[in-house]
Amino acid sequence: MQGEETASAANMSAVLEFDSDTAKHEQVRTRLIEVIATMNTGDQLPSERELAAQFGVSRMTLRQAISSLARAGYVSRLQGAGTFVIDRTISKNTELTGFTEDMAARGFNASSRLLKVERVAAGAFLGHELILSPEEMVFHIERVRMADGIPMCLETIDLPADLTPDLDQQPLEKSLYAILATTYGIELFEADQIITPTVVNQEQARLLQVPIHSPALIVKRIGFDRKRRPIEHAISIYRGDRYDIRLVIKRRE
Amino acid sequence: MQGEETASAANMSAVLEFDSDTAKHEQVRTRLIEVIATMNTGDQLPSERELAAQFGVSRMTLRQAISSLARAGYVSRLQGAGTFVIDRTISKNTELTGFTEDMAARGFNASSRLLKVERVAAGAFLGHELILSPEEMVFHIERVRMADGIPMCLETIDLPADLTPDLDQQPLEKSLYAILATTYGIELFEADQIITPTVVNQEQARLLQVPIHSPALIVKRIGFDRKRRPIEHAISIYRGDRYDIRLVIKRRE
DNA sequence: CAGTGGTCTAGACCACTGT
DNA sequence: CAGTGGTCTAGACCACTGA
Repeated sequence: MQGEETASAANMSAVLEFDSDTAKHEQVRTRLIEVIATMNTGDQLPSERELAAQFGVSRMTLRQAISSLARAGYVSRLQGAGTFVIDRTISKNTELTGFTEDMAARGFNASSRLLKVERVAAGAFLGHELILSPEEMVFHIERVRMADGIPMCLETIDLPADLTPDLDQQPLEKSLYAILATTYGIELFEADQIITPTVVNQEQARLLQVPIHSPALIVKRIGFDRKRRPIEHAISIYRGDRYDIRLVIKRRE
Repeated sequence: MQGEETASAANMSAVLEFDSDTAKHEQVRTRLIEVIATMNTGDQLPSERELAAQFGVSRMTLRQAISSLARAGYVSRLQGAGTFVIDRTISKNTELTGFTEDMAARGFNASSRLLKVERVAAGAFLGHELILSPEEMVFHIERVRMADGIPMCLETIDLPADLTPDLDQQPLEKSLYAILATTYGIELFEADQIITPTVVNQEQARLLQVPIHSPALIVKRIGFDRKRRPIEHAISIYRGDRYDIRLVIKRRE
């Protein structure tokens, strides 16, 4: 029953040719985002039953798409009333994004300055964090990350070397996540983050081009793949005057 | 088809008497958390089909419960392999919790010292944040929040006065969220948060009992109800040496 | 009251994992 | 290959909102 297509004539804008490679609910989701983009905050979406009919999917499938949009903060559902478009000024930081995507979402152009790449033994601390023996090798990367050419954060990343052979040969001025995905087939699935405040020391002040002892955020992140194997250990220091962390948090989704 | 009960004899521990007030998938979720609590990190759960049979629900309903647990970080699902228990050491900060719950999760006993409560006009800034006219009244609350008696954060909260008459007569040393829920029937559904770093000034240093210019986190929060009407505007300053923010973020759930 | 989202079912096929 | 989670359907009733 899954590969069916409604071969009906084109009605309105909502006709969907389903690509059998991608889940229907995902294609519906993508289409809905386009629709929402043309609407205003507070506008009501057509009812679930109506949308399901328009897209030619069952209501359950349509609901999967809308549920995803509700979690991501695109729309809000209210039983008995309807589904409404939400103000999207707050960035959706519950989803895992790299610096590059993150900056793109804020309208900046991301770039990097590579300070150091080396292949070294993990040592006790990193070995523990990445679940390696201390003798195993890791790639150690230090970068300054910039938005429209302005230094935004200092990044120190360590990755198990056996997962990413020749990583030091890669263009590390670009998005590391993109390199991991395309070159090594490694996809980050989730990450644990710990956010603490600090003040920058002299070296950090110089690299970030801010006064010494300026407030900054330390974001420590351990990234995992789908099987929750540790992929990366990263410590980023964000300048506090030009960067904040925005979250939408919900009461039990 | 909804109110049915399997009146079969008790088999194993998983028999469920369904309370018709609560959604089945929620009751299943609750029961599953109890089961998971007795298991170890990495243990595999029974298959979805098996669990559905045990609980006497359809597989879709069972999946709703497990999906919720996966989002909340209790379990991880891997197609083709199974569903596995996840290490729960990282606190689940994607869910909206008050300071009281937050501290309880970390094993501390929360308390407050009330510094000020007053009923004042909202003014231009708060009027804008809470969508009120500047003349409308708000309750303005300032508290020091403590964990096991140690000052952890300074809290400044403003709420529209018409939603919470006589709020200044309430025991504000206790959980505000609890008062809102029980006394006024107001439930926070979601909140937008912005996190920035800072250093404490002299007054803040005194109240938090830390050295002047110590690093701290400013958390600005606007809380909304289910209809996304603003309920509270809060600015909290957390000391950086004893408090951090932990997040689990995922790639598109 | 009509219309909305919320829940639930039974059964089916697909995609993936590990042996 | 068997077994797992992932997707999908068609139809039903419930709970809630707003006029």
